[in-house]
Amino acid sequence: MAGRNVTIKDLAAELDLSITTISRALNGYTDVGEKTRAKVEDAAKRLGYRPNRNAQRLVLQRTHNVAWVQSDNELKYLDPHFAEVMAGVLASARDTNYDIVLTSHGVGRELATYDRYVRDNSVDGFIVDLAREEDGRIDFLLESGRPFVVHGRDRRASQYGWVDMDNYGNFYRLMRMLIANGHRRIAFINGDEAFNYALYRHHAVRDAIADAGLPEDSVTIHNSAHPMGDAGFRLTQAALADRKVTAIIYSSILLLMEGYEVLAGAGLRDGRPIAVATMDDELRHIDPSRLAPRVTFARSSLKAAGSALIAELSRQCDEHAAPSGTLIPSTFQVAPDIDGSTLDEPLPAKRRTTIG
Amino acid sequence: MAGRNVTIKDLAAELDLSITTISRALNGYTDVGEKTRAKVEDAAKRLGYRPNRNAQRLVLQRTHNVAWVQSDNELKYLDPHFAEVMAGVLASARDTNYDIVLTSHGVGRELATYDRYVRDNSVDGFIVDLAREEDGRIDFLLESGRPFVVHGRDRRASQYGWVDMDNYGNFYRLMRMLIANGHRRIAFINGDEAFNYALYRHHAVRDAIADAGLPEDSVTIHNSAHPMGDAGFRLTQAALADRKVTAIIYSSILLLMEGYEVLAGAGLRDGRPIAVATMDDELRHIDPSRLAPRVTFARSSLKAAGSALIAELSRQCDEHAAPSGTLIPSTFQVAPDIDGSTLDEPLPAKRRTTIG
DNA sequence: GCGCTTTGCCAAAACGTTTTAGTTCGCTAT
DNA sequence: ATAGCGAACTAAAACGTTTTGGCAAAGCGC
Repeated sequence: MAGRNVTIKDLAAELDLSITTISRALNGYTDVGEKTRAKVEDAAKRLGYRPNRNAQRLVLQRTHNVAWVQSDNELKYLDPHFAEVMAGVLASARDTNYDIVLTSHGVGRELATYDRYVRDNSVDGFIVDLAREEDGRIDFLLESGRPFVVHGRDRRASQYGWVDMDNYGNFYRLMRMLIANGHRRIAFINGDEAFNYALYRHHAVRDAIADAGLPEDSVTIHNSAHPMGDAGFRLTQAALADRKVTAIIYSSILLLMEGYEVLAGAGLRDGRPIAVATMDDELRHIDPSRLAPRVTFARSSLKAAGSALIAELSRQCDEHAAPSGTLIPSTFQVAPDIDGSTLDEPLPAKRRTTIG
Repeated sequence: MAGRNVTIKDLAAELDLSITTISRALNGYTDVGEKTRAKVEDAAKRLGYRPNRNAQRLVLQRTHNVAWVQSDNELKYLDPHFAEVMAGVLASARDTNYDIVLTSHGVGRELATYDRYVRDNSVDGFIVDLAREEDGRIDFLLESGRPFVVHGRDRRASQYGWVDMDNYGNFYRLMRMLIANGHRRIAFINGDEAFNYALYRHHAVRDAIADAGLPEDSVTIHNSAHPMGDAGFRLTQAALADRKVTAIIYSSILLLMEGYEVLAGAGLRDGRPIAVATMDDELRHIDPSRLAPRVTFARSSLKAAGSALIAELSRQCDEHAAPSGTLIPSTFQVAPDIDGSTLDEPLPAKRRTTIG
């Protein structure tokens, strides 16, 4: 049953050849005769030979494993965004012949978990999800010299491989659009600003207000540490409690959907419905079609980001390429009653180099 | 930077001992002197020694890796249920020192993917999620003799390790309760019956009707192949189109929530609100509190199921225990206007041994 | 002082590959 | 003939562990 797998030695014995020849035949070396190679390949197929991966890993010093260390202890972020990114990662990993090693770390043992993987040679590289400012994981991995790629960015983005969407640019554009449409009091329902994606969105919103010459309090910020549960419901209520608010900009379609009932019952402000904008991917099990006509979407594919993460890692590991960054493009879909023409204008020069 | 990791040889050189002694000291053998062991442990810590896992795996023929092969090509099931189970798996894997190797298989390559892992020695065992009837994965793994554990069951459950909730019993009980409360026309909104959890729920519903002596058409079945998107919305509409329906029983809280709007606007039937029952876990990012008073819940922890999956696998791999099944308990929470007393009655004897 | 046991250590083999540094054989050019 | 060369193959080392089967020295009973 469980029976020992067939090894290169079995093939050698079967064909009365040396294991060297078997290995070289299977690995495409040119110093193997045509007939011999054919025989070897035939026997390998016939006996169901698969090289023992642990032996290969040992001698090649390459595992074709990538570590994904879940960065939260309570597993709060096993959320639809995670699933979507992982879908992209898995699809791409399959194509490039990598396996994903998934772990969560115990409380207070985040870096210890990375350290273990670095030290025990069980992976070739790392995927770091949800970049934070002052991110100890990035410090550690830069120090370790191991290949890694970050989903998101921080200040030192030039030093490592990353994949990100244009959080800053998208939110700057959405804000400019709302302002151009006459909104002077805007609520921003953001995610947890411990993560850079949310932090940079905040910066963009703040800058857009400043650049338009509007007072700082033209925007009210509402943060949700946990983008799940009833946060969207509560924060939408809180936002609309300010009677002057005429537009809401959400950091996630989940928050928006949670707040949808409140929004639907809110009536007109300044004689028109509340303007709603949000940034997100098309999440696989979320159907925003009922909201669609009212909502302005900025979208960026998280699945594409997942694929790009593996692509970057494979570039670093297989081709020894220098780390590089990849910006996943976004598309805008403007609600019919909104003038979206400002979205096509370039960002002000001073903003263009801002990351995030 | 990337620098070679410290090996057992480095320790041996440092302490002027043989690698045998280092290995035995670190692995708790009794034939090494107290002082020597202390010195070895100190040096190991000081130099940051971690045994090379690939070398260990090669010689021990044990990887401490478990494969999770995503069983859908379109990644439809990277859904909240998956996340919840995975959370349990990861937490438990961490404690028992296993790593999860996560893959998705290309179209038509499901068994080939399992086969690869069996042949190339990269995992000790497998987790099979979402058992199906005539499940080729189970056939293959039984044949291979490798340890594995199934989330869910099929007919041959006695032959392998599994973890499951009492799908059959729970739905039988929910149906009996609805019937006892006078409902004579019940809509059942089920998941994809290609999966046994849904199939067995269907059997339970059918049997409960038959055992109560009611006509077959007392229940109408609505299936959703994809438990995400607008299925819950559409199927709830379809169910309520039958004006005689006075109760709906959902197979997932996601379906229920998607249909909630329809349900809320449906008004009374037979002078009372439509009775709603559902079976699910408490999903991390789903907040059913708004629905709670109206809905009768049966709940079973998917996270506990995830933990149990690893526990079973570890029992098989580490303790060479025979495969065994684990039933995750369920709890019922009955809506206030419903008489739930029948839930405590035992199932009819002839039903008690039915699986699922 | 002699045998016997215990204590503490180690050389070498093994796990299954890849790779280095050959060797052997036949052919060609001289 | 023979040096040189290419084609086809291989023995042995290496990767970093664990484990088997020792061996030497110390301790002990007599």
